[in-house]
Amino acid sequence: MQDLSPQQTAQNGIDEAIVSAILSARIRPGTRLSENQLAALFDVSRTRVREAMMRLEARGIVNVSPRRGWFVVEPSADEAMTVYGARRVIEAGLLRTMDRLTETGRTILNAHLAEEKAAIAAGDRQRLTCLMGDFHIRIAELAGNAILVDILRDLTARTILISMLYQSDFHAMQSHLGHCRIVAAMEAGDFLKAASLSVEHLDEVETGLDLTRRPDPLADLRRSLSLPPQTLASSSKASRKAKP
Amino acid sequence: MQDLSPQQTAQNGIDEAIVSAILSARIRPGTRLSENQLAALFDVSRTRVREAMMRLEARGIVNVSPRRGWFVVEPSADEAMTVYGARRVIEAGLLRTMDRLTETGRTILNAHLAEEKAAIAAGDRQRLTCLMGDFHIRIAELAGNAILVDILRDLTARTILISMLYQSDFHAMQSHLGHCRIVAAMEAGDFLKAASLSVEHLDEVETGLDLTRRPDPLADLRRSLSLPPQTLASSSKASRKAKP
DNA sequence: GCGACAAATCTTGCATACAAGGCAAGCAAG
DNA sequence: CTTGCTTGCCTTGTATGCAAGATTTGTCGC
Repeated sequence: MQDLSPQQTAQNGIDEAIVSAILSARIRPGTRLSENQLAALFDVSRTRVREAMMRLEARGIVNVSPRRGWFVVEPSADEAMTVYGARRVIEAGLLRTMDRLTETGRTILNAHLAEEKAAIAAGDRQRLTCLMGDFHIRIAELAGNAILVDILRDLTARTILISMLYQSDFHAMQSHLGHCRIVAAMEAGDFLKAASLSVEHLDEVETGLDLTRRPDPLADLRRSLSLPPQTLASSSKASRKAKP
Repeated sequence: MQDLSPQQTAQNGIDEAIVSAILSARIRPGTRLSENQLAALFDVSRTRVREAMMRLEARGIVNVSPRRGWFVVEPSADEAMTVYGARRVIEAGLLRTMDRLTETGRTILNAHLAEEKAAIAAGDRQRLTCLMGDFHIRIAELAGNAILVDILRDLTARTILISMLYQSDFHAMQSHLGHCRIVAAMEAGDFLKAASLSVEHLDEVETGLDLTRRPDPLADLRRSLSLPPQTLASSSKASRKAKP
């Protein structure tokens, strides 16, 4: 099954290290990924870092500004909507093709929901972000289509970046309840309902975004000339590097 | 719209040249893609060829056998089924989200169907292969989701490679009629029907494959010697050396 | 004739070196 | 104090060189 997955075939772990870091919300969108620094971190030459970047670029995870550097993508509002649209299509389509939930599948999903609940109780936001994305990947894994799993993994990565940009409040409990409802429908064997619940769930999350908020500090600066209600401006300072 | 498309962002045209060649069935699965030869062809150094290969690898178009070379993927029977499964999910899901067909959309689709018909009449098999794949991409373009367009483009490339491996007969007219039915349903505004027709259509094509056929390792040689294609009877003796 | 071994040749893997361009700090002039 | 320029550092872009492995071919021994 994993042979179908081109990403897993990648020799070095640089790709997956970065994707995994995004999936667990450990890297912010727009983060600069210096070839030299990564080369030093992974103890390889720039060549291999560059190759990893090329692969990630093709996956829509990073992009390059010529002679300036590699950056984790900062999806625009339009792109964000496109990502959610793609996820709605794929996830609903996926659920509609499923017709039964195996016993192990039930176990996996319930274990996942339990983990979500535990993370909520613990208030571990980073872990929660990771779990919230993983839920949808779990479902794709149950469907057994490795290609769709890979696609959804990358879309989930982008989704997490989008949340970091546009999600002011993290309605964790709301999402968790959405997941619970989907699992309930699946356990009841009503996959059509699960599909429409999934669409509703994604709609809900998308609606919860503040897509008017501009990610780039340039527009932010322009706006602050006229009106100053930008409180998260400190986040742009966080990306400045401290050199000794 | 094309800004959302990471593939189009790729600087050099090597990637798209190869994908385009696959989409028009000009390269067979398993074709060796020598770094040196490509570098000479495009008049660049191996470095840039290698970068293009890395991107294509991430897209599931080529794979590398260490120290042996780069090859256009030869999807296994399992992978073939996975690809068709993914396409069913995405295309049906896509059609189900559409609710109306614009006038220009109608024009585009009908123009496409006319092109298909013309190619059938002309017996231009290569062009036909290209058009057959393009049809599904056109629909995705109408839906307006650039991410799904890119995904479907790559899946279509793999589909074409699959056809070249496993499709003994090219039921062009059958596929064309399938497309016509889908468009008819769309024009009638019945997108649910279009979705199920799309699933049926893909099922039909998948069923038309001979997935028991093992890829013929001598296919290239056979073709360049203008020998008849492999038959089931000759496949068992395929390992015997050709006698002068 | 036939099989095995060995060397030659081709392939990618990877690192390094250098070139070109962007950015920022510093400096000079108004 | 501001503005414009210049210089220098730091980034990626690209090529090239060498190493390691796989395949093929040629040769030797039987």
